[in-house]
Amino acid sequence: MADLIYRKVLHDLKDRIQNDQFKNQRLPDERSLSEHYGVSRSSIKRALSVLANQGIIFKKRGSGTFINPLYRKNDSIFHYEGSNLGITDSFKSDNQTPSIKLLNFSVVPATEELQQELFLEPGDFVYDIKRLRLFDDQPFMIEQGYIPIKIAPELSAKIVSESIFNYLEEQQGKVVTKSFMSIQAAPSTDEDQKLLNLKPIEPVGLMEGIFFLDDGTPFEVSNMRLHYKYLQYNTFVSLDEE
Amino acid sequence: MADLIYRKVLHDLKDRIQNDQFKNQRLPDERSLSEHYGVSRSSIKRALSVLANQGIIFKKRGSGTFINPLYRKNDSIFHYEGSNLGITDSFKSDNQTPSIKLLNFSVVPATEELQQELFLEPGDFVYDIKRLRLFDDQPFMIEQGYIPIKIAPELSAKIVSESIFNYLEEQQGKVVTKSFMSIQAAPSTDEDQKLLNLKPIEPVGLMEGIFFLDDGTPFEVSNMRLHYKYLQYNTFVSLDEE
DNA sequence: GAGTGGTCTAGACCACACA
DNA sequence: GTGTGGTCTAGACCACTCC
Repeated sequence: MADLIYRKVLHDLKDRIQNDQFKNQRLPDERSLSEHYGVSRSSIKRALSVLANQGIIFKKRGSGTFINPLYRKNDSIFHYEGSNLGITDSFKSDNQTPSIKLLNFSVVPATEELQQELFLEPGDFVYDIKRLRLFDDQPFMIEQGYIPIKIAPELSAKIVSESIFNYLEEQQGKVVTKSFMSIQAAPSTDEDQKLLNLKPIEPVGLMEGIFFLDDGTPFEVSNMRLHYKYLQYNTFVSLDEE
Repeated sequence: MADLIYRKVLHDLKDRIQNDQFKNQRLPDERSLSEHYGVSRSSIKRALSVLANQGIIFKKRGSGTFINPLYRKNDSIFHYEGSNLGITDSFKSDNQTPSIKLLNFSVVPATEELQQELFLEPGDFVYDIKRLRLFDDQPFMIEQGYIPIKIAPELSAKIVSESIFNYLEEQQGKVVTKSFMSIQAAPSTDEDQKLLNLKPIEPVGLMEGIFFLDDGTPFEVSNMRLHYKYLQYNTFVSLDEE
């Protein structure tokens, strides 16, 4: 996986951008990069297009490829990138330690809505998992999720107290690579205020989503309520390929 | 633009998917499609990858290409799609009429921050445009934007009281095709409460972004404060090419 | 083994920016 | 005109799934 050519180029370029190794916020032209890395121009283009989709660079036909001046400017403590999926990996890792407090772990019949969202049959069961996520003892997110037992029949309280995605990937070879997400804001409820240490006037950010495995199987329906200071969703939108 | 090969294939495939012309939620294999359309397999792959990025199809190596059964309309009243850019076009049009109340329209020197974000020189000026957006007399968004005068020297109070993007596209042939957006939630300020008819405990959604023209030129820096009920940002995230 | 998507190459030609 | 990114082709070989 990591030995793909375009990925190696991608990572190297990303490093060099982050280390500020390009003058004038500008990258070398594609043909030079092709020669420099000893790969075809197509592979360079592929790496560059990933960076462009992530909003890290943008390309001007006829002029060159430039670093987005907004990149790295958004340095809030936490953020959820449009190009990240798992929560555990979404933190600015810095010096703080993420942890999880398990609030509920049970098995319930799938509602009709869940049946539709997770491709289940009537009578199928799901795990009902409610977790509080903290960062150095500061709670920032209440996360309620539903996962079909037939997809992950061996889940345990211990596992869900850690990273479910990491468990799946490392132990089961199942990789979560896609999600539909919906983001909203809302006043905090009493429970939000209690669990997240919020004042009544302080709101929460809502992120609802369905996560999919590699092969397109819907894997989890999740409802997340975030302390408002800890929601920053960055996304780069392009209509180029509509 | 519309005569690009991969776009023609893309639109044709999208139509055929929406008209349910593929059996078993499955598309023909890439080599057959290549032959069918009389184009190279690379062009087919490009069209398919756009559809995959939009969450419409997913590909299973070794098996084939399948239609995402979850592909369907999201039917909340307002929403801002990860694949929409302009505000005016982001409403479910229904029976309600969007309107704009101009709160401020002036020209000011670009701050250092704006100079960097909009690629300006010291001494350059920007329009400072503050607008209140309504939907059938119900205000839902305060929008504050900065646009370099040298990009749109002919802006007028009349124009900015309507859709700036539409004006640019129809009158100037400049198309906004990219944006870098950051979404957050925050308690409402006194001004928010007054302009958006919010109670003190009701929050706002923040959307900050830079909009880019077709050619990569940064065109507008915008700060939007939305009535919390009117922010729903939907997005499809894929890690395939991280 | 046959079929399918994934990666990569080498090169042609086009469209646009800038001097 | 030169340089840059954009599109497209034809074909090779790899990796995975399913029979």
